[in-house]
Amino acid sequence: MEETHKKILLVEDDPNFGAVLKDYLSINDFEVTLAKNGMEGFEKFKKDNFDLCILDVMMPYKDGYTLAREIREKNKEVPIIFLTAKSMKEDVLKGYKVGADDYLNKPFDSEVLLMKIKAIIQRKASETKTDNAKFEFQIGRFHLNSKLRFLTFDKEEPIKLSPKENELLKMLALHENDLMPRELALTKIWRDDNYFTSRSMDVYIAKLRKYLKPDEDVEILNIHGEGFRLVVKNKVEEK
Amino acid sequence: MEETHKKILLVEDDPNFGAVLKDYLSINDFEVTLAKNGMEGFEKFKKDNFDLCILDVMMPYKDGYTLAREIREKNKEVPIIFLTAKSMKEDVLKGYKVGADDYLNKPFDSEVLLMKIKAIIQRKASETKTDNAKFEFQIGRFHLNSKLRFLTFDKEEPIKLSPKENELLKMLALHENDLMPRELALTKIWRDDNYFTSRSMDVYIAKLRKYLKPDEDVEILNIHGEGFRLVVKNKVEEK
DNA sequence: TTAATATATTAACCAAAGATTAACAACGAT
DNA sequence: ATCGTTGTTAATCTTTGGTTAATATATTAA
Repeated sequence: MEETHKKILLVEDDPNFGAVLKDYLSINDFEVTLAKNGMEGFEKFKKDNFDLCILDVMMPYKDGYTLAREIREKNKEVPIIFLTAKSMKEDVLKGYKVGADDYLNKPFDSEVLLMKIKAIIQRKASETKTDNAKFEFQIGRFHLNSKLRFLTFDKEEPIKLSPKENELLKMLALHENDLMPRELALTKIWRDDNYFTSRSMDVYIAKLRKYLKPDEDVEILNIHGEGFRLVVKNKVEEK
Repeated sequence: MEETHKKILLVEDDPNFGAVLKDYLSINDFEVTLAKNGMEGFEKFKKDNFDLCILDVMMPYKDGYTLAREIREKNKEVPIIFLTAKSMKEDVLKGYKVGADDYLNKPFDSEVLLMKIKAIIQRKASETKTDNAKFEFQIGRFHLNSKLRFLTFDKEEPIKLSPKENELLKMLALHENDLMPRELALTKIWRDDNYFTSRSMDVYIAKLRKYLKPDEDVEILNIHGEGFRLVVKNKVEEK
């Protein structure tokens, strides 16, 4: 099989170190885009489709965590590795909360980084299946555009959905008339499954129910202890 | 929500450190099995079904890598985290080669370990969502969807079943026209076989009988001292 | 036939899960 | 500095699910 090179976004403010690392990765068959700071990193991220992001934590203007959060808003899947000079616990924990896939303290061995990269990309590769290609859904008389986060009822003015509302509704729509396990939404959208995220999710279910009220035939049902089910009754054949 | 605790196999030869770590993980809602060496670790691994393995690298007789390789032979999926006192490059690389999911140098911060564990288990959880066990059964004129916990009679409105009702009926259906031993349901569904769970099960049998009343040809019979039998009479061939 | 054991059925009770609204905190955009 | 958006936590209430108790009926062995 023709192996198309994996694309890496490298955000590192130290020009020397950045260049060296970029070269090293390039030699090892990765296609590397280098950004000098968080701002530039985010711009480049939006313009392309990366398989992995490597972010320096300590950067002027916008640090790695902030950048990571922005990236996560756009893309829930892409693996993120943090580079940091200091190894303070708070920083590491913060990184994992933001959804880091790994963490590396500078100075580090480049071969180790390479191994981690390979391990992570391979992991993601095996996960990727039911993925984010689809972003438009017909839900009874509603139409959801999950890219624009618009929910439109018939021909009325679209309602703007918040990121979480949007993801949750999308996840429900992907399982239309079938069980959408609680755990799935929690781990995928909230990235953690505990009492509080679970309560939070309930709040969002309530919000969505309110939005969906205008169509009698659309309902979000609960399956006690399991999850939710988006049902659409009286469904007419779509041409 | 039915939060079933994740099982962790911890293999660590230092008894003090092992006990402390085990306690720490237990407090954080993991079910931990501690093994004192590679040999014991592998035995325990084979006997149970773990969600994660944490292996010390430096152990007498059988080191962590060797154990990891054996574990990988049995199970390609289970995440493995290595603990090591030394952080020599070769070791780290060796770990990743064996298929480690992460690597941690001793001494390490336990909160960091906890974060890593959660991140890794969550990752795996989202991978394993392709659950295609059988969940639909035809029982006379009834149809059971045990995923949605719906029992439908002919074309009427589905009845919602509680988790226990659902599991019990499913178990009966799996043994249709055959003996479903009391003990089986008790150990599988109630996870305990004693006087009270047995009474509880009787209650559920009564509930199911009530649900199944509409179809004359469907009955749950008792086999004294043995168990129950879901019989379907006058069965017509399904095309 | 009777005593002992097993099963049936209904109701009472309690705990866990979910629904809903409101208060609050974080943060970006004026 | 203020405002609007977003998301989390809290408080309260409702629903659901499961066990236990109480009582009645069956079955079996002696």
